[in-house]
Amino acid sequence: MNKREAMVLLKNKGYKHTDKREDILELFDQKGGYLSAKEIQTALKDSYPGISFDTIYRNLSLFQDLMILEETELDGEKIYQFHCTEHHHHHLICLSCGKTRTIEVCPMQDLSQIDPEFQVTGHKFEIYGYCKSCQLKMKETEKKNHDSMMVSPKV
Amino acid sequence: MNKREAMVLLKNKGYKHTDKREDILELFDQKGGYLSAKEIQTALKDSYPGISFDTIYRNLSLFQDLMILEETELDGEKIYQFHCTEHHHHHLICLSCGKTRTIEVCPMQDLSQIDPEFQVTGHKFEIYGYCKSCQLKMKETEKKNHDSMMVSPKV
DNA sequence: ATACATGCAAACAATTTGCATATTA
DNA sequence: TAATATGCAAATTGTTTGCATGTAT
Repeated sequence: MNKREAMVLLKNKGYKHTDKREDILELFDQKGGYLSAKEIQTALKDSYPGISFDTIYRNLSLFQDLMILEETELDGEKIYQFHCTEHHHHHLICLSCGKTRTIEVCPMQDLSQIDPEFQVTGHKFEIYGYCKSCQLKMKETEKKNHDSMMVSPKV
Repeated sequence: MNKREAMVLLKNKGYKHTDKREDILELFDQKGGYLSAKEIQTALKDSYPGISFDTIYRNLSLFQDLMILEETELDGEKIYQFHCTEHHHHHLICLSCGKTRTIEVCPMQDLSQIDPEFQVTGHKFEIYGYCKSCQLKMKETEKKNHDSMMVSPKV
């Protein structure tokens, strides 16, 4: 799923076109990973200084109902990304920037007989860590802090 | 980890013995699975009618810091069970009763080279569904509803 | 014109915190 | 008695909802 497809879907289902809706979807297009309501509000507050969380939450919830977005939870916060209709898969999730990378391995394939009595209805497999670019950024920051300490040591 | 070990640990660390603390741990001993703050409050409200959520949350949080309990999240609710020090593993989680069953398979073993650039810091693998006994209970309930409908049909 | 979208304010639920009091070692 | 535990009440955070208004079709 992506912004363009989502816009078409919304139109077909009779939902109205609004700039905010489009811009929220645009964010997901640009991001290619998970976003929280808060991140969306932050990202949009230049274009829409008064944008309210209700609108964001309502749209996220609508998008989820329409299978435009899929939801997961991180640290008690709901986060969303474009729903992937094509096939079942899992994700690497960067804890710093929220970007995700799809992995095609699903552990469930190997587990058919783990416990025949247990009726499986769902599963979650997520890998957390830091993507290459965030690792580099963190190294940069570390270095900067170190350098500035050298120049003007803290009291 | 179990109640007895936990009590010793608390004592050694200088925390005081209280009946509530002991009873909370006792609950986990009996349950052998996940409990939420709400479930704990419900279970203890006979013995301690006025027990406050603060106490429960504070103790859960303490127990987690001391590695007595481990935490995960289900439907936006934090749930806890005894921490397993022995070895790394994952769980089947019954969505009805919260009981868990350990499974020894860890998908990470097979994933060492998924993305060498991604710095892995953690992962979550959980399987959700219904345990045998909850399946039976649900069937019972269904049957009961059906039977009672036969006797006195709803308007 | 009509249905849908939004903002506002208020409600909600889960969780956390400051402070005074009570309890354990 | 000295340190820790608890209850109370209030704050915080993330999220949801009712209602009046605004806007896209």
